[in-house]
Amino acid sequence: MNTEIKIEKDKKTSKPRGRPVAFDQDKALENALHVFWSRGYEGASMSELVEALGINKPSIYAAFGNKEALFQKVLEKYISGPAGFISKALNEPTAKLVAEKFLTGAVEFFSDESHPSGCMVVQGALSCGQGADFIQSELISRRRQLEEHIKNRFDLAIVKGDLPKSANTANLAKYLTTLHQGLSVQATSGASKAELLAVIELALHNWSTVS
Amino acid sequence: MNTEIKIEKDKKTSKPRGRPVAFDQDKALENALHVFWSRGYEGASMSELVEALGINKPSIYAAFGNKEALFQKVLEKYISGPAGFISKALNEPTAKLVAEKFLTGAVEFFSDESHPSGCMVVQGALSCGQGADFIQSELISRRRQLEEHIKNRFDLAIVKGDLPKSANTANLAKYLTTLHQGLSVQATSGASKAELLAVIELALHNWSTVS
DNA sequence: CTATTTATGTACCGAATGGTAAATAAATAA
DNA sequence: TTATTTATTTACCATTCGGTACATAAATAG
Repeated sequence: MNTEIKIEKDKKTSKPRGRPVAFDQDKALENALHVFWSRGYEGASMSELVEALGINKPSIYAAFGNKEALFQKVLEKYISGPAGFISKALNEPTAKLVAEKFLTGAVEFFSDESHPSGCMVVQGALSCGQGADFIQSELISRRRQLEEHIKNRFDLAIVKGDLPKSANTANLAKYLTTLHQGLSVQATSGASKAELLAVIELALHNWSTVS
Repeated sequence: MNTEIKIEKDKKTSKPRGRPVAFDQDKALENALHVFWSRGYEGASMSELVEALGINKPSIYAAFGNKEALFQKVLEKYISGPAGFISKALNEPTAKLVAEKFLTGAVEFFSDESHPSGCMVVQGALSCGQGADFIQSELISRRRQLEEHIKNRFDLAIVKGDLPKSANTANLAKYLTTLHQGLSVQATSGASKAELLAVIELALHNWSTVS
């Protein structure tokens, strides 16, 4: 009833009431990220997550809700964290530099051995059982969002004059995300960084031809 | 003990001994293909398969072994059947035509609504739980095989003279399969045929630039 | 101190998973 | 006919799945 009032009250003043949480939530999310990233949503079992987080199951549920909610939180952490190179790429001054940075950044990222290979948004639930439909849609939507962001950036490039007015920005964006997704598959299939770099060199070679 | 001798005996002569199989094995595999293709290896449950095949579970196990063996048989059927357009593409007379046919064939195939979208070899087990490691490796190996086939075809093109000796055939092959895999992801994410065609038009536009 | 609140650990839940034992049905062989 | 062989059906198995009830531990409030 009056929980809202209580929450208002202890902004920073009073210490929380009951037994304190005994683990670092952010660290826990990072560990969960590693599991979901390498195994996908369905491939990651709760028991595996329990082991990786070092927390008992009821504490996970108390802190994050359920498996689906945990995945969503991990997903946001992934996008704003490890996958943050994408935003940086979009801030490059010209369309050509955006494309270059986006693809080279992806290659660097996908083949970085300090974390699971490939893109979590691609591998998370490409195909899945009935129970994961919602997560699948969510990931599809995230991929679309990225495509939209790139298209918007290219629309801006037309305004700024570093992309011809005749350029089809939607097609260019889809071209880049298609490569991005293909690179992710290649990376998780064992392709080396050098191989992936060669691929995007071919793909970028014709940027002037194409736009 | 002497089963081998028996098998030798009834090549075509005597009718099989016991109760006859009551279902069309090939039709069953085709139904199983549909399930695995749309749900992936782990996403497809045995109960779903039982329903789709219209056969009771023990009969499936008697006929095909287990879930893994069934998937393998389905996979071979997929590669030699629906995915047969790839072999045809490789038989085109020039490297450029091979590339064109390979990509346009993939787009046609991935967006054909008479069967599940995308490529089963890509979506089958991109990420998975511990139990599907073997299938995952199998699919990775199949993707590599395709890449190898394309490379070999391009090596031949160098000999035949329709590809310059300076061309890096391995890189070209990886470029094409990366696009192929990206197109598969896009198709299962709802991209239209027209959109995919626009993507490969961009990708092919620079073939002369690149090879 | 006691009362209250919140988090933890143990032990468990029903449902779904892949897989099978055992009885029965349908064919051929003799 | 009877014996043998193979396939089908029903009913079940152990394990794992995601998720939780419940008792207890650790903090603050009074």
